[in-house]
Amino acid sequence: MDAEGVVEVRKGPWTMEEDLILINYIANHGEGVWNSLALSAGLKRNGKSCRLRWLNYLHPNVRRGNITSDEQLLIMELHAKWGNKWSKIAKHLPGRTDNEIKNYWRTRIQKHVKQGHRFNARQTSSKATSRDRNQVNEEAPSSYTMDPIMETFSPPNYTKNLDAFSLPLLPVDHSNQNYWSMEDLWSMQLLNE
DNA sequence: AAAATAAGCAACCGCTATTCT
DNA sequence: TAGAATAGCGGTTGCTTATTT
Repeated sequence: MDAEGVVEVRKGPWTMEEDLILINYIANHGEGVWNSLALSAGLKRNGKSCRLRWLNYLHPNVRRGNITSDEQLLIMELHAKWGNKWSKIAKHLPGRTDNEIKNYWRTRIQKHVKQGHRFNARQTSSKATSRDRNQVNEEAPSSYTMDPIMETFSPPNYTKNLDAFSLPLLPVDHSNQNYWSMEDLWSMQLLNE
């Protein structure tokens, strides 16, 4: 804290004001060295946090809204090919971030894959706590790669088996998840100029 | 209607790779 | 060339919201 002469560093969810500061600063100065950017912009955040916020949420190219069925298919194909190489996968989905794809995979796809796995194995239906959810990977050997999946879905059948997953496409509209839309922020930013 | 549980997601952490001095 | 600083990645956490009991 300040009392110790250490600059206070904010953590946790970003406020609208912080977002505007970051957008405004980058609009005027461009992206740069994130630590000094945070400092110059007057944000009490570390550079890492600013970079993440910018790349995952504020960047104008970030595509909001639900993953389409085409995107879902692509994610599954690429994950089958490369495993958890989220940033690599994200490069093939314009406007989608590695974080978004990772979350999507873990929350929407993985459970179906694992269920399929289980049904094949022994048809269990144990409930998992949220903590269990986070430890699912630990069941898998050292690192969770495409291999366990490939055991169940070999490449030629991989996409064909999409139907078997019965993944609900576009089930939830989370475009307003963060209280204000990016359109709002950008129009505010334009007004500020 | 309330409590418990599950799901979804933003953001953090720790580590490695790359770049700079 | 070595060490420091920065960028990037993947795993994980914790909060909020939705669903179920």
